[in-house]
Amino acid sequence: MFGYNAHGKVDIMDYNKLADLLFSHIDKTPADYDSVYPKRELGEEAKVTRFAPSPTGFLHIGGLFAALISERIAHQSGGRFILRIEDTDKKREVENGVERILEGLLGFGIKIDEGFTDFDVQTGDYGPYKQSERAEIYQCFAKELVKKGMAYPCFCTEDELSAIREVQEAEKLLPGYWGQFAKCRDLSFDEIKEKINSGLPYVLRLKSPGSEDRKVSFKDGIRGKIEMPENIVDVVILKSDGIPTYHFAHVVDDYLMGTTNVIRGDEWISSIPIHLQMFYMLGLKAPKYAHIAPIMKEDDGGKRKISKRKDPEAAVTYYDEEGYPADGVIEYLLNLANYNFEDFRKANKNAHWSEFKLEMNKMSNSGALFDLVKLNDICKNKIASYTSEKVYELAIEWAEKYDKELFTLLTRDKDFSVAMFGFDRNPDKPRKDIGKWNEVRNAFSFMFDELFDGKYDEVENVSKEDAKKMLELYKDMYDENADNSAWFDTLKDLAEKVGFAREVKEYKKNPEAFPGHVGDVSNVLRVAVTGRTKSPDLCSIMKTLGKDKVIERIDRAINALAI
RNA sequence: GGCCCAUUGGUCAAGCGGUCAAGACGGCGCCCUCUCAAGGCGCAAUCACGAGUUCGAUUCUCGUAUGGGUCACCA
Repeated sequence: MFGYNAHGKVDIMDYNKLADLLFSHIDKTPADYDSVYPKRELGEEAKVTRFAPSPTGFLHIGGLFAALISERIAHQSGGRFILRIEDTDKKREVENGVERILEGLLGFGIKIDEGFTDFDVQTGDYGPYKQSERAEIYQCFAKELVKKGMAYPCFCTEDELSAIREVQEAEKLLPGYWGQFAKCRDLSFDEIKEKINSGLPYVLRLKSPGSEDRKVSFKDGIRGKIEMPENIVDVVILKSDGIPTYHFAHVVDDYLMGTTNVIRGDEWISSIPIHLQMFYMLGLKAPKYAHIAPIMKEDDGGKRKISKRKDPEAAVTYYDEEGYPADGVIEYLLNLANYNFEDFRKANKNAHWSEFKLEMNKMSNSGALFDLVKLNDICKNKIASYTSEKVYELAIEWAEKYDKELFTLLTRDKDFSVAMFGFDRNPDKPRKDIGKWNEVRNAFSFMFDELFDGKYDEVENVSKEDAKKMLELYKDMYDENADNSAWFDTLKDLAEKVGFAREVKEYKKNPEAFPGHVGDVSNVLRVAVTGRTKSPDLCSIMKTLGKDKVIERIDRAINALAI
């Protein structure tokens, strides 16, 4: 019985025998899996996408970006979004790796339909969704390749491999295991059997039918048509531990799981010829690809990919710790993905981001610098769009995790805190001073005696004596029930009493006639109550604080001024 | 180095042969205003370079430069 090698020539090697030698424990064929994992019944437009990270640490902002794009593409088309775990490299694997990825994704509101949908939960009919649990599936496909003479065991050692590399470097040849360098390609059955029997470790390599002077071309969903030389390297498909490399796992999994669109980082673009070749050799249809540009970071005036090691903001946990609202981060990312997201946001002030129609061909194909300033702006607007109650809920949720003291203060009196978050929160032009929850403490420190340090900003144009006089007078005029305009009228009266202008305009017309104006007077009161010259609407602050507290603060300020 | 990809203001970017080259963030200024934050109005700031093609190039072609990615039993 003879087999055929990749070149179609009759070979003395019996590939079936080799396949059985290598994979005696595998009795299934790829066809068997076709019935285990039948074709999905989804609409024609429905896209099946996946996010396939390896559990090597925290979720990267670039990973979140890729996951978001994939999730959008799936869900906007009525398709499915899968989370698959690529844990084929046990050396790099990290404890709780899967949990950390899930935490990140779920925390940002990414909805997963299939695969790891929640902690310790795998859902879906195409599992397992963890590659380490799929070993025999890959081996089955690998066996098939061996049967067809398209894959072979390679016993080369690391030293031999690096020797090859040295020669190739010296002669400026394409590096890799190919052509005349692929020593193990032509091993006879007996040689292989002998090596295996003597316990030599080996990997399984693809017998690449590629030719250097042929091109493959494919259409990338983001970049358009790309043409590259065919792969000629006999890449490793199964490592010596029987676990597949990324390339092979990708091909097998995405075929079996019915992935229609592979969306991943553009670092994969150069592996496309390998992947396409594998699909071809296995007789499978390749999915559509889209490669997204990495998120970059400014570095010494240059750009570089944002890095897990160097940049704290690379980790998705950073945004949680800082207290950026999750929706703000997602909207920033969406903004980076499609320039017209901001038009959508302008036109639909309160719509959820999932209502935005993301378009693949609007994605930029060069990496964008991550802009924390812009993120902050988006988050400010996001928070400004929330009701006081929602701000309260989100703020305490954050504080509970990262600022226990603030948490107890905020939850001590919910109505008080909600009222506080309501300062200037009128729907037409809400206050926009908080971009992330860790700014709450400072923004509202004057609302809590525990945070109020009793330091006073200086008020320009007003002497200590005048200030003291104003405060003393004000104590008698203060009506805690006055509405905003009555409250302000009182201040005008006070201004008049101490010889200050009732109106700012009046003062501006004739600055010599007055030592200052109502604005200065109100600032004296503001500093007495809050310690600062800058604050949200003072009237609201005073009302929320309550008369006793306000009087207490005024007395305290008078004492401070007396010193 | 080979192979891919990219290059419009400080940043994100629109643009698809003829535009005073959008918009957003940031910056600056003015207005509004009890202080801020907002809001309104305005200003400054961009087509990497060199050849072509064309009546006309930011747009098309080719080079150059610069930047990025990739060349593992890592993904």
